[in-house]
Amino acid sequence: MNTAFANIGQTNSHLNGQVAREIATKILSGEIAEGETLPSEPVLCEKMGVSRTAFREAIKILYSKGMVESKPRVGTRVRCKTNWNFLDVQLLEWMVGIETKKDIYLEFLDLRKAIEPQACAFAAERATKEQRIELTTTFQRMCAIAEDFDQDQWIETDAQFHRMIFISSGNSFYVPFGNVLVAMFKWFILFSSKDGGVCIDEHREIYDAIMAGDSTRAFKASQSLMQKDKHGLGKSS
Amino acid sequence: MNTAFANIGQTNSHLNGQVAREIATKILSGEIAEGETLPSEPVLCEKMGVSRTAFREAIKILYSKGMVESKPRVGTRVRCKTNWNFLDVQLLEWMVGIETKKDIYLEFLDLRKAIEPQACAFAAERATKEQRIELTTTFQRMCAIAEDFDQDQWIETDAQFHRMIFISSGNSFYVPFGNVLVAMFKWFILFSSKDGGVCIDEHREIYDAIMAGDSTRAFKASQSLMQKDKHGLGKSS
DNA sequence: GAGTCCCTTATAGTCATACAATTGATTGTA
DNA sequence: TACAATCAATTGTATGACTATAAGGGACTC
Repeated sequence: MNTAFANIGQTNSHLNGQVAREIATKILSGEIAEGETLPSEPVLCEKMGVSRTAFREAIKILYSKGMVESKPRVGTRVRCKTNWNFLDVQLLEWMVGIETKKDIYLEFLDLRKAIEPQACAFAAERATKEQRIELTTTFQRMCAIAEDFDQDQWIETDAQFHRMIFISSGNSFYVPFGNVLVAMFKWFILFSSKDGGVCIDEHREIYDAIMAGDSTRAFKASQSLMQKDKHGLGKSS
Repeated sequence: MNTAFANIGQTNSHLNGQVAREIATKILSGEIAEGETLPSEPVLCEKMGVSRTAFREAIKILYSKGMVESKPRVGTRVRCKTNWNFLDVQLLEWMVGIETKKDIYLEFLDLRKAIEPQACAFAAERATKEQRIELTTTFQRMCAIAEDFDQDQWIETDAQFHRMIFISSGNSFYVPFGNVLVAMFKWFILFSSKDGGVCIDEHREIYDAIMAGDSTRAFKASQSLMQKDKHGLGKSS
Protein backbone atom coordinates (compact mmCIF):
# COMPACT_ATOMS: atom_id res chain seq x y z
CA MET A 1 0.00 0.00 0.00
CA ASN A 2 1.24 3.48 -0.84
CA THR A 3 2.50 5.15 2.30
CA ALA A 4 0.82 8.37 1.32
CA PHE A 5 -2.48 6.54 1.80
CA ALA A 6 -1.68 4.51 4.88
CA ASN A 7 -1.40 6.34 8.18
CA ILE A 8 -4.08 8.48 9.65
CA GLY A 9 -2.37 9.92 12.68
CA GLN A 10 0.41 12.45 12.49
CA THR A 11 2.75 11.50 15.28
CA ASN A 12 5.82 13.60 14.60
CA SER A 13 8.73 12.17 16.53
CA HIS A 14 11.08 14.93 15.46
CA LEU A 15 12.20 17.71 17.73
CA ASN A 16 9.86 20.27 16.27
CA GLY A 17 7.01 17.84 16.82
CA GLN A 18 7.96 17.34 20.43
CA VAL A 19 8.21 21.05 21.02
CA ALA A 20 4.85 21.60 19.35
CA ARG A 21 3.31 18.96 21.53
CA GLU A 22 4.85 20.32 24.71
CA ILE A 23 3.61 23.84 24.14
CA ALA A 24 0.26 22.69 22.79
CA THR A 25 -0.32 20.62 25.91
CA LYS A 26 0.30 23.62 28.11
CA ILE A 27 -2.10 25.69 26.09
CA LEU A 28 -4.80 23.04 25.95
CA SER A 29 -4.57 22.39 29.68
CA GLY A 30 -4.85 26.09 30.41
CA GLU A 31 -1.40 26.31 31.97
CA ILE A 32 -0.77 29.00 29.38
CA ALA A 33 -3.94 31.06 29.25
CA GLU A 34 -5.78 32.49 26.27
CA GLY A 35 -4.49 35.91 25.33
CA GLU A 36 -1.21 35.33 27.13
CA THR A 37 2.03 35.94 25.26
CA LEU A 38 4.74 33.30 25.29
CA PRO A 39 8.27 34.16 26.38
CA SER A 40 10.44 35.31 23.49
CA GLU A 41 12.00 32.84 21.10
CA PRO A 42 15.55 32.92 22.45
CA VAL A 43 14.28 32.39 25.99
CA LEU A 44 12.11 29.41 25.11
CA CYS A 45 14.79 27.90 22.87
CA GLU A 46 17.20 28.07 25.76
CA LYS A 47 14.65 26.66 28.18
CA MET A 48 13.69 23.74 25.92
CA GLY A 49 17.18 23.17 24.64
CA VAL A 50 16.41 23.45 20.95
CA SER A 51 17.47 25.74 18.15
CA ARG A 52 15.34 28.57 16.83
CA THR A 53 14.89 26.62 13.60
CA ALA A 54 13.16 23.69 15.29
CA PHE A 55 11.28 25.96 17.65
CA ARG A 56 9.88 28.17 14.92
CA GLU A 57 8.74 25.17 12.90
CA ALA A 58 6.89 24.01 16.00
CA ILE A 59 5.21 27.38 16.36
CA LYS A 60 4.13 27.24 12.74
CA ILE A 61 2.32 24.02 13.50
CA LEU A 62 0.43 25.62 16.37
CA TYR A 63 -0.25 28.68 14.27
CA SER A 64 -1.82 26.65 11.51
CA LYS A 65 -4.28 25.17 13.98
CA GLY A 66 -5.41 28.60 15.07
CA MET A 67 -3.84 28.32 18.50
CA VAL A 68 -1.30 31.15 18.35
CA GLU A 69 -0.42 34.21 16.31
CA SER A 70 2.94 35.97 16.09
CA LYS A 71 3.89 39.56 15.44
CA PRO A 72 7.26 41.31 15.56
CA ARG A 73 7.81 43.41 18.65
CA VAL A 74 4.75 41.82 20.23
CA GLY A 75 5.60 38.16 20.53
CA THR A 76 3.56 35.01 20.11
CA ARG A 77 0.21 35.06 21.84
CA VAL A 78 -2.33 32.38 22.48
CA ARG A 79 -5.48 33.05 20.49
CA CYS A 80 -8.98 32.81 21.90
CA LYS A 81 -10.15 29.23 22.28
CA THR A 82 -12.94 29.83 19.79
CA ASN A 83 -10.27 29.91 17.08
CA TRP A 84 -8.68 26.61 17.98
CA ASN A 85 -9.50 23.91 15.50
CA PHE A 86 -10.78 21.09 17.64
CA LEU A 87 -11.58 19.14 14.52
CA ASP A 88 -7.91 18.43 14.00
CA VAL A 89 -6.36 15.05 14.52
CA GLN A 90 -3.10 16.26 16.01
CA LEU A 91 -4.84 18.59 18.41
CA LEU A 92 -7.06 15.78 19.62
CA GLU A 93 -4.06 13.52 20.10
CA TRP A 94 -2.38 16.24 22.13
CA MET A 95 -5.38 16.27 24.44
CA VAL A 96 -4.79 12.69 25.41
CA GLY A 97 -3.40 12.67 28.90
CA ILE A 98 -4.82 16.02 29.90
CA GLU A 99 -6.78 15.08 32.96
CA THR A 100 -9.30 17.90 32.82
CA LYS A 101 -10.21 17.07 29.24
CA LYS A 102 -10.95 13.42 29.62
CA ASP A 103 -14.69 13.89 29.41
CA ILE A 104 -14.59 15.69 26.13
CA TYR A 105 -15.68 12.57 24.30
CA LEU A 106 -19.17 13.32 25.57
CA GLU A 107 -19.12 16.52 23.58
CA PHE A 108 -17.89 14.61 20.59
CA LEU A 109 -20.77 12.19 20.90
CA ASP A 110 -23.17 15.10 20.58
CA LEU A 111 -21.54 15.94 17.29
CA ARG A 112 -21.61 12.36 16.06
CA LYS A 113 -25.31 12.15 16.74
CA ALA A 114 -25.88 15.13 14.50
CA ILE A 115 -23.71 14.14 11.63
CA GLU A 116 -23.10 10.41 11.44
CA PRO A 117 -26.62 9.28 10.48
CA GLN A 118 -26.48 11.65 7.54
CA ALA A 119 -23.03 10.32 6.62
CA CYS A 120 -24.47 6.80 6.57
CA ALA A 121 -27.30 7.97 4.37
CA PHE A 122 -24.91 9.58 1.90
CA ALA A 123 -22.72 6.50 1.92
CA ALA A 124 -25.71 4.36 1.03
CA GLU A 125 -26.42 6.59 -1.93
CA ARG A 126 -22.93 7.30 -3.18
CA ALA A 127 -20.32 4.77 -2.03
CA THR A 128 -18.12 3.68 -4.91
CA LYS A 129 -17.42 0.07 -5.74
CA GLU A 130 -13.97 0.22 -4.16
CA GLN A 131 -15.37 1.79 -1.02
CA ARG A 132 -18.01 -0.92 -0.73
CA ILE A 133 -15.31 -3.54 -0.99
CA GLU A 134 -13.21 -1.94 1.73
CA LEU A 135 -16.27 -1.47 3.92
CA THR A 136 -17.06 -5.15 3.51
CA THR A 137 -13.53 -6.20 4.40
CA THR A 138 -13.58 -4.08 7.50
CA PHE A 139 -16.99 -5.30 8.59
CA GLN A 140 -15.94 -8.92 8.19
CA ARG A 141 -12.95 -8.21 10.41
CA MET A 142 -15.33 -6.78 12.98
CA CYS A 143 -17.41 -9.93 12.93
CA ALA A 144 -14.32 -12.06 13.43
CA ILE A 145 -13.16 -9.93 16.34
CA ALA A 146 -16.63 -9.99 17.89
CA GLU A 147 -16.41 -13.78 17.93
CA ASP A 148 -12.93 -13.96 19.41
CA PHE A 149 -13.13 -10.75 21.37
CA ASP A 150 -10.17 -8.45 21.80
CA GLN A 151 -10.78 -4.98 23.18
CA ASP A 152 -7.99 -3.11 21.40
CA GLN A 153 -8.58 -4.75 18.05
CA TRP A 154 -12.28 -4.12 18.32
CA ILE A 155 -11.86 -0.42 18.93
CA GLU A 156 -9.37 -0.06 16.13
CA THR A 157 -11.48 -1.90 13.60
CA ASP A 158 -14.64 -0.22 14.77
CA ALA A 159 -13.03 3.16 14.24
CA GLN A 160 -11.88 2.13 10.79
CA PHE A 161 -15.40 1.02 9.91
CA HIS A 162 -16.94 4.30 10.89
CA ARG A 163 -14.17 6.27 9.20
CA MET A 164 -14.83 4.38 6.01
CA ILE A 165 -18.45 5.46 6.13
CA PHE A 166 -17.46 9.11 6.35
CA ILE A 167 -15.07 8.67 3.44
CA SER A 168 -17.79 6.92 1.44
CA SER A 169 -20.14 9.84 1.94
CA GLY A 170 -18.52 11.52 -1.03
CA ASN A 171 -18.54 14.85 0.76
CA SER A 172 -15.18 16.52 1.42
CA PHE A 173 -16.42 18.05 4.65
CA TYR A 174 -17.60 14.79 6.12
CA VAL A 175 -14.29 13.02 5.57
CA PRO A 176 -12.28 14.79 8.32
CA PHE A 177 -14.78 13.53 10.89
CA GLY A 178 -13.69 10.03 10.17
CA ASN A 179 -10.16 10.98 11.10
CA VAL A 180 -11.20 12.85 14.21
CA LEU A 181 -13.28 9.87 15.20
CA VAL A 182 -10.28 7.59 14.90
CA ALA A 183 -8.29 9.93 17.14
CA MET A 184 -11.08 9.92 19.72
CA PHE A 185 -11.35 6.14 19.65
CA LYS A 186 -7.67 5.90 20.54
CA TRP A 187 -8.54 7.52 23.84
CA PHE A 188 -11.02 4.88 24.73
CA ILE A 189 -8.32 2.24 24.60
CA LEU A 190 -6.70 4.03 27.49
CA PHE A 191 -9.49 4.01 30.00
CA SER A 192 -12.31 1.83 28.82
CA SER A 193 -13.42 -1.17 30.78
CA LYS A 194 -12.74 -4.57 29.33
CA ASP A 195 -16.24 -5.84 29.82
CA GLY A 196 -19.38 -5.29 27.81
CA GLY A 197 -20.48 -6.83 24.54
CA VAL A 198 -20.11 -5.28 21.14
CA CYS A 199 -23.03 -3.99 19.12
CA ILE A 200 -22.34 -6.22 16.17
CA ASP A 201 -26.00 -6.50 15.17
CA GLU A 202 -26.45 -2.77 15.10
CA HIS A 203 -23.36 -2.42 12.96
CA ARG A 204 -24.59 -5.13 10.65
CA GLU A 205 -27.80 -3.21 10.15
CA ILE A 206 -25.85 -0.12 9.14
CA TYR A 207 -23.64 -2.16 6.87
CA ASP A 208 -26.52 -3.94 5.20
CA ALA A 209 -28.44 -0.73 4.65
CA ILE A 210 -25.46 0.96 3.01
CA MET A 211 -24.81 -2.03 0.79
CA ALA A 212 -28.47 -2.12 -0.17
CA GLY A 213 -28.31 1.55 -1.05
CA ASP A 214 -31.15 2.29 1.36
CA SER A 215 -30.30 5.72 2.75
CA THR A 216 -33.33 6.03 5.00
CA ARG A 217 -32.63 2.72 6.65
CA ALA A 218 -28.94 3.54 7.02
CA PHE A 219 -29.84 6.84 8.66
CA LYS A 220 -32.11 5.17 11.19
CA ALA A 221 -29.69 2.35 11.88
CA SER A 222 -26.97 4.82 12.72
CA GLN A 223 -29.30 6.78 14.97
CA SER A 224 -30.29 3.60 16.69
CA LEU A 225 -26.68 2.60 17.37
CA MET A 226 -25.86 6.00 18.79
CA GLN A 227 -28.96 5.89 20.96
CA LYS A 228 -28.10 2.53 22.43
CA ASP A 229 -24.44 3.21 22.92
CA LYS A 230 -23.94 5.81 25.57
CA HIS A 231 -20.24 6.02 24.99
CA GLY A 232 -20.21 6.10 21.20
CA LEU A 233 -17.90 3.15 21.38
CA GLY A 234 -19.88 0.60 19.52
CA LYS A 235 -20.32 -1.18 22.83
CA SER A 236 -23.56 -1.56 24.73
CA SER A 237 -23.14 -0.72 28.35
CA MET B 1 -10.86 44.40 22.16
CA ASN B 2 -7.98 42.08 22.79
CA THR B 3 -6.32 41.20 19.51
CA ALA B 4 -6.07 37.60 20.55
CA PHE B 5 -9.84 37.49 20.37
CA ALA B 6 -10.43 39.60 17.30
CA ASN B 7 -9.58 38.08 13.92
CA ILE B 8 -11.02 34.89 12.62
CA GLY B 9 -9.06 34.43 9.42
CA GLN B 10 -5.41 33.63 9.33
CA THR B 11 -4.04 35.54 6.39
CA ASN B 12 -0.30 35.24 6.80
CA SER B 13 1.36 37.92 4.75
CA HIS B 14 4.84 36.68 5.55
CA LEU B 15 7.00 34.78 3.12
CA ASN B 16 6.37 31.40 4.67
CA GLY B 17 2.66 32.08 4.41
CA GLN B 18 2.94 32.97 0.75
CA VAL B 19 4.95 29.84 0.04
CA ALA B 20 2.46 27.70 1.95
CA ARG B 21 -0.35 29.21 -0.05
CA GLU B 22 1.39 28.72 -3.37
CA ILE B 23 2.11 25.06 -2.78
CA ALA B 24 -1.25 24.41 -1.14
CA THR B 25 -3.02 25.87 -4.14
CA LYS B 26 -1.19 23.52 -6.47
CA ILE B 27 -2.07 20.57 -4.30
CA LEU B 28 -5.70 21.54 -3.89
CA SER B 29 -6.12 22.13 -7.60
CA GLY B 30 -4.59 18.78 -8.41
CA GLU B 31 -1.61 20.27 -10.23
CA ILE B 32 0.46 18.29 -7.75
CA ALA B 33 -1.25 14.93 -7.44
CA GLU B 34 -1.89 12.86 -4.33
CA GLY B 35 1.00 10.54 -3.56
CA GLU B 36 3.39 12.64 -5.61
CA THR B 37 6.66 13.74 -4.02
CA LEU B 38 7.66 17.37 -4.21
CA PRO B 39 11.05 18.37 -5.61
CA SER B 40 13.72 18.50 -2.94
CA GLU B 41 14.01 21.47 -0.60
CA PRO B 42 17.04 23.11 -2.23
CA VAL B 43 15.40 22.89 -5.64
CA LEU B 44 12.13 24.44 -4.53
CA CYS B 45 13.89 27.10 -2.48
CA GLU B 46 15.84 28.11 -5.55
CA LYS B 47 12.73 28.02 -7.71
CA MET B 48 10.67 30.14 -5.33
CA GLY B 49 13.52 32.38 -4.29
CA VAL B 50 13.28 31.81 -0.56
CA SER B 51 15.55 30.39 2.10
CA ARG B 52 15.18 26.91 3.47
CA THR B 53 14.07 28.38 6.78
CA ALA B 54 11.04 30.07 5.30
CA PHE B 55 10.32 27.14 3.02
CA ARG B 56 10.41 24.57 5.79
CA GLU B 57 8.11 26.66 7.97
CA ALA B 58 5.68 26.69 5.07
CA ILE B 59 5.86 22.93 4.75
CA LYS B 60 5.15 22.58 8.46
CA ILE B 61 1.93 24.47 7.93
CA LEU B 62 0.85 22.08 5.18
CA TYR B 63 1.97 19.13 7.27
CA SER B 64 -0.16 20.14 10.18
CA LYS B 65 -3.23 20.19 7.96
CA GLY B 66 -2.61 16.63 6.89
CA MET B 67 -1.66 17.58 3.35
CA VAL B 68 1.95 16.38 3.24
CA GLU B 69 4.40 14.22 5.14
CA SER B 70 8.19 14.36 5.05
CA LYS B 71 10.85 11.74 5.54
CA PRO B 72 14.62 11.90 5.15
CA ARG B 73 15.92 10.40 1.94
CA VAL B 74 12.35 10.14 0.64
CA GLY B 75 11.23 13.71 0.39
CA THR B 76 7.93 15.42 1.00
CA ARG B 77 4.93 13.68 -0.45
CA VAL B 78 1.33 14.73 -0.83
CA ARG B 79 -0.90 12.63 1.38
CA CYS B 80 -4.15 11.08 0.26
CA LYS B 81 -6.96 13.59 0.07
CA THR B 82 -8.88 11.75 2.77
CA ASN B 83 -6.32 13.05 5.25
CA TRP B 84 -6.64 16.70 4.30
CA ASN B 85 -8.49 18.70 6.90
CA PHE B 86 -11.18 20.45 4.92
CA LEU B 87 -12.58 21.81 8.15
CA ASP B 88 -9.72 24.26 8.37
CA VAL B 89 -10.10 27.96 7.79
CA GLN B 90 -6.80 28.50 6.02
CA LEU B 91 -7.34 25.54 3.73
CA LEU B 92 -10.75 26.86 2.76
CA GLU B 93 -9.32 30.29 2.08
CA TRP B 94 -6.67 28.74 -0.14
CA MET B 95 -9.43 27.18 -2.19
CA VAL B 96 -10.79 30.55 -3.14
CA GLY B 97 -9.88 31.17 -6.72
CA ILE B 98 -9.51 27.54 -7.69
CA GLU B 99 -11.93 27.33 -10.56
CA THR B 100 -12.67 23.62 -10.27
CA LYS B 101 -13.59 23.94 -6.61
CA LYS B 102 -16.08 26.73 -6.87
CA ASP B 103 -19.08 24.46 -6.36
CA ILE B 104 -17.81 23.04 -3.12
CA TYR B 105 -20.15 25.24 -1.15
CA LEU B 106 -22.89 22.83 -2.18
CA GLU B 107 -21.09 20.11 -0.25
CA PHE B 108 -20.77 22.45 2.66
CA LEU B 109 -24.48 23.09 2.63
CA ASP B 110 -25.07 19.37 3.10
CA LEU B 111 -22.97 19.55 6.22
CA ARG B 112 -24.73 22.62 7.52
CA LYS B 113 -28.09 20.94 7.15
CA ALA B 114 -26.91 18.13 9.38
CA ILE B 115 -25.28 20.15 12.08
CA GLU B 116 -26.62 23.68 12.29
CA PRO B 117 -30.13 22.89 13.56
CA GLN B 118 -28.59 20.99 16.44
CA ALA B 119 -26.22 23.88 17.10
CA CYS B 120 -29.20 26.21 17.33
CA ALA B 121 -30.90 23.83 19.73
CA PHE B 122 -27.84 23.69 21.97
CA ALA B 123 -27.48 27.45 21.84
CA ALA B 124 -31.07 27.83 23.02
CA GLU B 125 -30.30 25.60 25.98
CA ARG B 126 -26.85 26.77 26.91
CA ALA B 127 -25.96 30.23 25.60
CA THR B 128 -24.36 32.35 28.31
CA LYS B 129 -25.49 35.84 29.17
CA GLU B 130 -22.55 37.40 27.32
CA GLN B 131 -23.23 35.27 24.26
CA ARG B 132 -26.88 36.29 24.25
CA ILE B 133 -25.85 39.91 24.33
CA GLU B 134 -23.43 39.51 21.43
CA LEU B 135 -26.02 37.54 19.49
CA THR B 136 -28.50 40.33 20.03
CA THR B 137 -26.07 42.98 18.90
CA THR B 138 -25.30 41.05 15.74
CA PHE B 139 -28.94 40.38 14.97
CA GLN B 140 -29.79 44.04 15.35
CA ARG B 141 -27.04 44.89 12.87
CA MET B 142 -28.59 42.39 10.48
CA CYS B 143 -31.94 44.09 10.77
CA ALA B 144 -30.39 47.46 10.05
CA ILE B 145 -28.57 46.16 7.01
CA ALA B 146 -31.70 44.42 5.75
CA GLU B 147 -33.41 47.82 5.76
CA ASP B 148 -30.63 49.67 4.01
CA PHE B 149 -29.36 46.75 1.99
CA ASP B 150 -25.68 46.23 1.29
CA GLN B 151 -24.61 42.88 -0.10
CA ASP B 152 -21.12 42.70 1.41
CA GLN B 153 -22.16 43.90 4.83
CA TRP B 154 -25.07 41.50 4.85
CA ILE B 155 -22.91 38.49 4.12
CA GLU B 156 -20.36 39.49 6.72
CA THR B 157 -22.90 40.09 9.45
CA ASP B 158 -24.90 37.04 8.50
CA ALA B 159 -21.76 34.92 8.83
CA GLN B 160 -21.03 36.47 12.21
CA PHE B 161 -24.53 35.69 13.39
CA HIS B 162 -24.30 32.04 12.47
CA ARG B 163 -20.80 31.76 13.89
CA MET B 164 -22.06 33.16 17.16
CA ILE B 165 -24.64 30.40 17.31
CA PHE B 166 -21.99 27.73 16.94
CA ILE B 167 -19.92 29.36 19.65
CA SER B 168 -22.98 29.56 21.90
CA SER B 169 -23.60 25.84 21.52
CA GLY B 170 -21.11 25.29 24.33
CA ASN B 171 -19.60 22.34 22.47
CA SER B 172 -15.93 22.55 21.52
CA PHE B 173 -16.49 20.54 18.38
CA TYR B 174 -19.25 22.75 17.05
CA VAL B 175 -17.24 25.94 17.37
CA PRO B 176 -14.84 25.36 14.45
CA PHE B 177 -17.83 25.14 12.12
CA GLY B 178 -18.59 28.72 12.78
CA ASN B 179 -15.14 29.67 11.57
CA VAL B 180 -15.35 27.44 8.52
CA LEU B 181 -18.71 28.98 7.77
CA VAL B 182 -17.23 32.45 7.86
CA ALA B 183 -14.53 31.36 5.43
CA MET B 184 -17.14 29.92 3.08
CA PHE B 185 -19.25 33.05 3.25
CA LYS B 186 -16.28 35.07 2.07
CA TRP B 187 -16.47 33.16 -1.19
CA PHE B 188 -20.00 34.20 -1.82
CA ILE B 189 -18.97 37.82 -1.85
CA LEU B 190 -16.91 37.02 -4.93
CA PHE B 191 -19.56 35.57 -7.18
CA SER B 192 -22.95 36.10 -5.71
CA SER B 193 -25.55 38.08 -7.53
CA LYS B 194 -26.54 41.42 -6.09
CA ASP B 195 -30.25 40.76 -6.25
CA GLY B 196 -32.48 38.74 -3.99
CA GLY B 197 -33.99 39.55 -0.66
CA VAL B 198 -32.61 38.52 2.68
CA CYS B 199 -34.36 36.00 4.91
CA ILE B 200 -34.63 38.34 7.84
CA ASP B 201 -37.85 36.78 9.13
CA GLU B 202 -36.35 33.30 9.18
CA HIS B 203 -33.35 34.62 11.06
CA ARG B 204 -35.59 36.39 13.52
CA GLU B 205 -37.38 33.13 14.22
CA ILE B 206 -34.05 31.45 15.02
CA TYR B 207 -32.99 34.37 17.16
CA ASP B 208 -36.23 34.52 19.08
CA ALA B 209 -36.24 30.79 19.72
CA ILE B 210 -32.69 30.85 21.08
CA MET B 211 -33.45 33.81 23.31
CA ALA B 212 -36.58 32.08 24.54
CA GLY B 213 -34.53 29.00 25.34
CA ASP B 214 -36.78 26.89 23.15
CA SER B 215 -34.46 24.30 21.63
CA THR B 216 -37.09 22.47 19.62
CA ARG B 217 -38.28 25.66 17.98
CA ALA B 218 -34.70 26.77 17.32
CA PHE B 219 -33.97 23.44 15.67
CA LYS B 220 -36.95 23.70 13.38
CA ALA B 221 -36.35 27.33 12.55
CA SER B 222 -32.83 26.54 11.43
CA GLN B 223 -34.04 23.63 9.34
CA SER B 224 -36.62 25.85 7.78
CA LEU B 225 -34.06 28.49 6.82
CA MET B 226 -31.76 25.94 5.26
CA GLN B 227 -34.66 24.43 3.37
CA LYS B 228 -35.70 27.73 1.92
CA ASP B 229 -32.25 28.96 1.12
CA LYS B 230 -30.72 26.89 -1.63
CA HIS B 231 -27.37 28.57 -1.36
CA GLY B 232 -27.03 28.61 2.39
CA LEU B 233 -26.50 32.29 2.09
CA GLY B 234 -29.34 33.55 4.15
CA LYS B 235 -30.87 34.81 0.94
CA SER B 236 -33.98 33.45 -0.70
CA SER B 237 -33.45 32.88 -4.38
C1' DG C 1 -2.69 69.56 29.14
C1' DA C 2 -3.68 67.00 24.95
C1' DG C 3 -2.40 65.50 20.70
C1' DT C 4 0.98 64.46 16.92
C1' DC C 5 5.18 63.03 15.05
C1' DC C 6 9.61 60.74 15.26
C1' DC C 7 13.05 57.93 17.20
C1' DT C 8 14.46 54.04 19.80
C1' DT C 9 14.33 49.26 20.65
C1' DA C 10 12.54 44.66 21.43
C1' DT C 11 10.78 40.98 18.83
C1' DA C 12 9.67 38.03 15.12
C1' DG C 13 10.97 37.24 10.09
C1' DT C 14 14.53 35.88 6.81
C1' DC C 15 18.89 34.31 5.08
C1' DA C 16 23.23 31.47 4.52
C1' DT C 17 25.99 27.78 5.91
C1' DA C 18 27.36 23.77 8.21
C1' DC C 19 26.55 19.46 10.17
C1' DA C 20 23.61 15.36 11.97
C1' DA C 21 20.27 11.75 11.35
C1' DT C 22 17.58 8.85 8.64
C1' DT C 23 16.71 5.51 5.20
C1' DG C 24 16.36 3.83 0.24
C1' DA C 25 19.45 1.96 -2.92
C1' DT C 26 23.68 -0.31 -4.03
C1' DT C 27 27.13 -3.38 -3.51
C1' DG C 28 29.39 -7.20 -1.44
C1' DT C 29 29.35 -11.75 0.58
C1' DA C 30 27.98 -16.31 2.15
C1' DT D 1 19.03 -16.36 -3.33
C1' DA D 2 19.28 -14.16 1.01
C1' DC D 3 21.34 -11.34 4.06
C1' DA D 4 24.63 -7.76 5.69
C1' DA D 5 27.50 -3.78 5.16
C1' DT D 6 28.19 0.45 2.82
C1' DC D 7 26.91 4.55 0.26
C1' DA D 8 24.43 8.58 -0.84
C1' DA D 9 20.41 11.60 -1.11
C1' DT D 10 17.25 14.03 1.59
C1' DT D 11 15.27 15.93 5.50
C1' DG D 12 16.29 17.43 10.40
C1' DT D 13 18.87 20.60 13.43
C1' DA D 14 22.05 24.17 14.83
C1' DT D 15 24.18 28.72 14.61
C1' DG D 16 24.96 33.53 13.64
C1' DA D 17 23.90 37.46 11.17
C1' DC D 18 20.89 40.63 9.27
C1' DT D 19 16.04 42.78 8.15
C1' DA D 20 11.32 44.24 8.98
C1' DT D 21 7.86 45.42 12.00
C1' DA D 22 5.44 47.88 15.46
C1' DA D 23 4.98 49.10 20.53
C1' DG D 24 6.47 52.61 23.63
C1' DG D 25 8.63 56.73 25.00
C1' DG D 26 10.11 61.41 24.25
C1' DA D 27 10.19 65.77 22.05
C1' DC D 28 7.61 69.03 19.78
C1' DT D 29 3.43 71.66 18.57
C1' DC D 30 -1.15 73.43 19.42
